[in-house]
Formats: sequence, C-alpha cells, structure tokens
Amino acid sequence: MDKTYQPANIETSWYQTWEDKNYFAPSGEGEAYSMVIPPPNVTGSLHMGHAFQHTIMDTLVRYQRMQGKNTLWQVGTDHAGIATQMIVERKLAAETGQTKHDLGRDAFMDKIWEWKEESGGNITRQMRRLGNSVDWSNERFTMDPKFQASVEEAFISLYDEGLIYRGKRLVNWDPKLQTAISDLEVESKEIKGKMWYLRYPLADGVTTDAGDDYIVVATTRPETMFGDTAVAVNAADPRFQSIIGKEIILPLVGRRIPIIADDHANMEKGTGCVKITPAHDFNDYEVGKRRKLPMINVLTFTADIREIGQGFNSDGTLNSEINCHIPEKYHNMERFAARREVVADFEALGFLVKIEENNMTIPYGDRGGVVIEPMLTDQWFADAKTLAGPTIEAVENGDIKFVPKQYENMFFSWMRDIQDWCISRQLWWGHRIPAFYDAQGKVYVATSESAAREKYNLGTEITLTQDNDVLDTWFSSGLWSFATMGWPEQNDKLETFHPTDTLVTGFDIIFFWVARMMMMSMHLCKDKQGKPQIPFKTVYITGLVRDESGEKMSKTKGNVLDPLDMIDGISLEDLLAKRTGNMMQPQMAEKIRKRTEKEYADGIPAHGTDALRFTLAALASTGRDINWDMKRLEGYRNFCNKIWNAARYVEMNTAGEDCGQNGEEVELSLADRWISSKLQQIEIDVAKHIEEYRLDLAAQTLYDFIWNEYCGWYLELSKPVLWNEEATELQKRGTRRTLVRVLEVIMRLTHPIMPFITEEIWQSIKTLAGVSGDSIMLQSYPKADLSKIDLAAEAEIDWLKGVITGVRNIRGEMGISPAKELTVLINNGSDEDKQRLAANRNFLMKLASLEQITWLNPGDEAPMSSTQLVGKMEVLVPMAGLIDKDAEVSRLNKEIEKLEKEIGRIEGKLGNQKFVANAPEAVVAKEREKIAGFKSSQEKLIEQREKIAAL
RNA sequence: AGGACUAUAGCUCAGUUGGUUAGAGCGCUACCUUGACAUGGUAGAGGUCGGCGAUUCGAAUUCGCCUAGUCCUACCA
Repeated sequence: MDKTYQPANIETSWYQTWEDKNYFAPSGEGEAYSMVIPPPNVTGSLHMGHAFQHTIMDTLVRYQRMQGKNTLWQVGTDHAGIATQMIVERKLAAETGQTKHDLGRDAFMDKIWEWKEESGGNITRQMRRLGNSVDWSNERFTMDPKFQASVEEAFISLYDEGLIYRGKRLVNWDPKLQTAISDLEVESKEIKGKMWYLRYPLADGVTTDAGDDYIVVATTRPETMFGDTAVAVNAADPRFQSIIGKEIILPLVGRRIPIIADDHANMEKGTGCVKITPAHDFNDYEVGKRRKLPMINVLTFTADIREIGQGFNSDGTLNSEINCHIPEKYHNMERFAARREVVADFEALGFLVKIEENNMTIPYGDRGGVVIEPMLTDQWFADAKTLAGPTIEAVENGDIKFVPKQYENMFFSWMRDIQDWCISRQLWWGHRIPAFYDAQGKVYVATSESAAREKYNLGTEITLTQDNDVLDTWFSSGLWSFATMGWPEQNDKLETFHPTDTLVTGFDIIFFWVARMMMMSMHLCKDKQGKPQIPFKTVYITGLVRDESGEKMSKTKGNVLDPLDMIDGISLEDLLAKRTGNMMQPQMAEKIRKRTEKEYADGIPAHGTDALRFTLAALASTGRDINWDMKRLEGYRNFCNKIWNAARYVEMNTAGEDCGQNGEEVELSLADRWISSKLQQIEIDVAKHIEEYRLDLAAQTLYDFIWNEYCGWYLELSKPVLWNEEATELQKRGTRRTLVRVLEVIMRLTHPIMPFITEEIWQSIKTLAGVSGDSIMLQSYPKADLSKIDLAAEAEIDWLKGVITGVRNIRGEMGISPAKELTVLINNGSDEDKQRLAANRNFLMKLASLEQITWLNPGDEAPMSSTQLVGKMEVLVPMAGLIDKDAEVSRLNKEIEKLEKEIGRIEGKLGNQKFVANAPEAVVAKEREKIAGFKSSQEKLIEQREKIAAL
C-alpha cells in the first residue's frame, strides 16, 4: 500500500471491475428493494445537487444490497424538451445562423439527436465516477421506442377515459420559446412597475352621477386595451349604478363596449372600474366566461401587436361579427413598445389621468426568462383534479410517506387546489401527441394514422394529419417508475420491483414530478386486486446544495461547482474557463472571475470520490439545505488518509503473521475485548441511522469510532502487545486477530458511503481476517453480536484512559516534553485500582510514556507532586526539577474553579425543595452522586494546592 | 396576506421521548518529525443555545409573542 491515500489510483479501476462483473444488476435473490433515479437531462451534466442525491441513493442501495436484498436502482435520463431544444437552437444559430424553421422539423430533429449522441455520455460518465451502483443493463431514456410506446399508451387510455381533453383556453405562453408552459414553469418575480389611469369616454352622451362624461380605468397593461370587450364595475357601487348597461367608446379603436356589473370589480381598489380583456388576462378570462363576453386576441405568438385582432365567442368559437380593428401604427409592434405608444397616444388625447408607481409580481418563464403572456390557444389538458384524488388519499393514509414529514403539508395544499394541467407543448423535441385530425378538425386519438383509421372506422377517403405538438416532458417523466420497467407490458420486473421503495429527490420538483408520478402510477397501474399502485413508499426530500455563503448555485452567478472537480481537482484557469465560458449574461463574467480568483486562488485540489461522498453524507441531515464547505471536504479527505494509514499499520503488523484465521486459540487483551464491545454498539447505531435516513449521524458515528476509538486508542493499545517481546504467541495472535477483524468489519460498515477505499482495503486484508469473497459489495452488512458487549472491559478502559489523559494533561500544561519519560506514583487507590494497575501496567508505561509507576500504600510518603484525579485515586507526577510551583498552583486553581462552578450549580438544584420533592428519585440520586464526587475532588485539590503553596 | 422552515463556538453543522460539565469538523493557541498517518500527535482556549414571556422542581429541547433570514402559495384593475 502507498504511504499516502491516492484515490485516483483506486477508484476508476474498482468501478470498472464492479460494472464488468455486473454486480449492480439485481441479484434475483432475496426480498426486493428498488429505487428509480430522478432522470437527469440526457444532455446535461450533474451538479452538486445530483451528487448529493446520488450519494444518498447509492448509500441506501449498497446498504440494502449488503443486507441481502434483491436490489434494483433503475437508471436513465429524460429528454428535457424545452431545455434541450433551446440549446440546439442556440447552437444552430451560432454555427450556421439558421433557425429550426430553415431546417424543417425532420432535419432539426436529426440535429438534436446528434447533440444527444455527442453530449449524452456526460451524465453517465459522471455517475460512474461517483461510484453509483445503478443497473446499467436496464438504462432507459424517455425517447427510446419502448418508452415512447408507454407514453402513447398512457395518453390514449387517459383520453379514452375522458381524462385528457383538448380545448381553446387561456394558457401561460412563453413568447421567446413560442410554446405553452404549465403553471409550475412560471416564476413570479417582484418588480417595480407602473399603473396607468386611463380615461374611457362614455358613449351616447351618458354621464356618471358625478357628472363626468367618461370613466377612468386603472391598468398595468395599457397595450392590451385593443382587446378590451367590456368595462366592469361592481353592482353595489353607488358611483356607477346609473351607467351599468351603457357603453363606452374605446379610444384609439372606436369600438363600443359595454359597462357590465361583476364582482370582480372591487369598489375599494383603483377607480372601481376595470377594463376587461378576456384574451389577455386570467381574471378577465373568467369574467368573460361568466358574462359571455367576446374575446379579442391582439398579440402574435411572439407577443407583438397583430395587424387585426382575432375575435372569438366566450366558448372559444370564431366570432367574425366583432370589430377587431387595430390602428395601423401599432401593427407588429413589440408589446412593450406598444405600451409606451398607447400611453403616449392617450396622453395626446388628454385621456391619461395619472401614472402611479406600483409594486407587483410579474410572471416569467423559468426557461426562457421573458415575461409570460396569457395566450388564447388550442391545447391539450389533463384532468388533474380527478387524477389527484387517490394520491391525496395515499399520503393521508400513510401508503406514501414523506421524509421529512412537513413536506406532506406542501403536497396537500397543492394537490387540493390543483388546476388542469396543460400537457401540450409547441416544440419539436418530445413525444409527438398521438392525435389526428380530419379536414373538419375532428380529432382521433391513436398510436398511428392506420391505428386511428382502424379504431374509428375511417375510410381512406378521409385525410388525416397528426397534431404538430409534443407532450410536456413531465408527462413522460410521470410514467418513469413503471414505464422504465416495461409498462404497459406486465412482466416480472414490474411485479418484483414496483412499487419502488424510496424516491430521493429535491423539494423543488415535488409538484413537477413526484406528484405527477403519483397521479400517473395510481391511475394507470393496478395491483392484482385492482387497487391503484403507488410508485414509491417513501419520498426522501433533500435540501439544496448552496455555495459557501448560502447562495443558490447557478450558472449566472458563476458559483457552480462540478462534483468531478472536487474529486479530480481543477486548476484556477480551468475553473475560470468553465464558469465564464458560454454565458447567457457575459456582463457577469468579470464579477465571477474576481470572486472565483478570491475563493479558489489555487484552484481546487483533488479529494477523491470517497471523501466527497462522505462529506455529502455527513451534511445530509434530512430536508436541510447544505451550505457547501470546502474545508469540510478537506477534513474528510484527511479522514480517508487516516483510514488508509490505519490499514497500512494493520497490514504491516499482520501480513505473514498468524492472525488466528483458522480458529486457533487466542488470548484477548483488555483492549481487544473493549474494541470488540464498542464495535457492536456502532454496528447497531449505524444501521439504525441509515434506516432512518440520518446519513449525517451514520457518518458521524463512523468517523468518531474509526478516528477516535479505533485509531486514537485501539491501535496505540495494540502496540504494547505486538511489540512486547515478553508477550505470548496467544496474546499476539489475539491482538492481531482483533486488529484485522475489526478493520474488516469497519470496512463493510463504511462501504455504502465510501465504496472505493473500503473495497481496496478490504481486498488487501480479507484473507488475514479469514474471510473470502470477490468483492466487499457482495458481503453482508455487519450485524451486532450482543454476546461481545463487555461492559467490564469498557469500564476498565475508561479508567485506563483516565490515568493516561491525566498524565498527558500534566505534561501538556507544564510543558514537559513528550520525550521525557516520567515517574508516576499512585496514591489513595482502592483494591480495584490496584488490580487494574497491575493488569494494565504495560499499557500505561507505553501510552503515558512512563519510566516507572509506584503504588503507594497508606502511610507511604509522597513527594511534592502535580496531581490528577481518577475518581478518588490520585495520579502523582513528582515536581522535582520538572514542574514550577506557581504553574502547578495556577493549574490547580483552574481545576478548582471549574469544580466550584459545578458544585454551586448542583447545590442550587439540591437546595430547591421542589426539585428534591418532584424530580424522579434517580435524577436526584444522580445529582447527589455528582456533587459528592466534585466535592471530594475539590477538597483533594485544595489540600494539594495549600501544600504546594506552602513550599 | 396565508403557510412552512431556519436561528446553537469565528465558520459549516449535530443535539432523538425536557434532567449532558451543550458536542463534531474546520479554524485558533502551545508543544511535538515517538518505528500507520504532519492529509499527523498531545494538551488547551472558545458558547448567558436569536430576543421576550409562559408551562415545569428543571427548557437548547414544549407553548405563545417578537426579530432576522430562506422558501412556498395567493393577490395586486
């Protein structure tokens, strides 16, 4: 073994071995345990959030595999419709200046597939580097033909049941991407905007009660006024009673529109008069439906002003009666330019009453980043309300559990108020909607044109054309848990592994994905009793990985970290290139450069996969966001090095030696019995923490045991045995056997979190430990043997540690060199102390670095000494020539003061009658015991201090 | 506006059913190249647990209010 831990030397080769030997695939034996990976974007790359989730998933699946389960971790990617199409469009524009329309649909699709081939390996490469034990033999992609068939089947059966329908509705329209998007893809942002108060003149000489021949409406979107089809006032508003039913003449356009009464108009807000534009505002749309108002769409799909509006009736049918005139100067004008013009024209007419500053929230597309436009279009919708019902029940009755539980509330609040889901997208990259239209626009839903003819009995004289649109990516992702396993085909895999056990994902996609997967699975999959099948039993929600100052990592902020850079390291130059290259907002580059140079002046050194995984596990307290801390990563790399060197020590002392592999007789030292005892407790704790999704506690438990107990104490305690020429072969064999066996167990315990280093070490010591097997991956997870718990040994080691630490404390405080071997006297010891001293003299001499230990009997004269207490027993280090009187007095004072504080605190407690009367007996007794101990210690130290001070 | 979460050492975080001398890592101080490891060892320093109040014999832990921050939902003519 190398002297220092070199992760790069071991990681890739072990992964290759595991994969080649197909260890990741289900074993086919034992109880099933399954998980599906949240499918990442096929052309994307993994960020820290993925690394975090993948570490959790891999730890769970490796743990379950070692528990003997038949484990499946289903892997795959999704096609990420909008994101991928955008990238390829941008690439195309940059390379050839062409748009997708220049190429045409088929040729453009070829370009996307090329891009997928080119960049699609990224993710899977990263996953291999992260050590993820996914079942590569069953890798899936949402655009694979088989998956495509599942998507079509789902769509068609939902349509046939009436749960999918098509309609002309107002939807969220992204004018940049020119597609509809769902509510969830809209992000609200606070913005300082303006409110314009516009005068609308009353027609036919009508006046208001106040005598005005106009009314004033307030609006944040003047440019939509071309599409106004009414002005609403509240029926109860005394100011406008007399004009309800009258008309106004819409400025700039000249159209007469009615003044209607509707509760939507709030008397307290604005002027009490609201312009109603049903084709461009969700509230107005509802008003329009209630009041049967016509709708006029005045915007193009790129959100420019149309040359003439499109008129519709409130039911969505064409209305050719209504005047849709738009003044020529506005034709094809961009929406915000049009806004300025409308305001200017109103001002010129004297119709602009005032402008107010207005704080408001504006909807932006989460992908395109431009303001979303409510747009009247034909779209496909899924009846989410109906689909949601059973999923709510499943969470209510505990069939599906969220960890942490508070996310259930979030889930409920959303599901109980769910809106129909717009599932069509005006994109090319995705699953094309399996719907066909005849010349009259009548729709036929089937997998293909010929299937449609057959299903609907259509003759060849009828021409059919397929719907141009594709499905929302989340529609296909919603099928992920079961379509990856072959649904609609009923097969063994589905039967064995569905429902899956655990889903690990982030809270940000609970609605996008988790809820949709629940809806789809419960509607489309039924168990043998016909009961809706849930997709997973537990949803483990992780927090976000943020940067060191708590900010979200994002490309625009330039604070993104690639998990592989943490593993393999990266130079500052390369990191800068990564962060500032190919930016959407190049103006940020300078700021990012400065920040990166400051934080990573020397780039990032390599830490290895195991250290990264251990860090992520150690930070994974459930549901909490993680602020990434590079120092912590360094600490855990050092931990790996520690393990590595401990293993070297073990190997050096056991290789070629008799370690009792064949069950030879051994004699176990106190330390041997103690470490074995401790190990049992650790085995219980770690398994419990993993089962409870507390990987942070599991990691902490392992860290503490390995570093502080095994390395810190046990390895040191093994030296006096192994290096003692007087030790018997039985004793040496006992210690060697314990050394190597405990290490072997530690490796198995730690393997789910740190797969590589544990495999490497396990391989090199397995024979010494008397075990065989091809890989640690396939070994069983350690299980505690309660018969090995030895409380007497633990108590005796505590005593031993007390004496050693006592001497070391004197040494440290008094500045005595560790090289100086000390003489120690033991005073006021009990019979038990005497016995323990006799039994452990060898350990004490070595670990406390002593020259001599002398047991003082009652009446024996003790020299002036520095004192440490172990219980009632005094550990004395003679001061002569070594220790300064004043230093010792001040050391004692420090101790005495500490005890004084504690004694005062407990005295207060015990002096409180209510405490003594009400607290449980055991608690009171414990306090009494404590204070007695503190008092006797304090007395001894005071006595000692007086003696020394008197010198 | 409604809801959720968070606030513990200089920093990043633990603290399970109320009873601990409130812990870990990093950082800090002093000393140490002792035959696994300086990516190390030994000994230390450092916290009135965001604030106020309540319940209790006893609160970091339970409850209420407040402050700060993060997030979600809704509304904004």
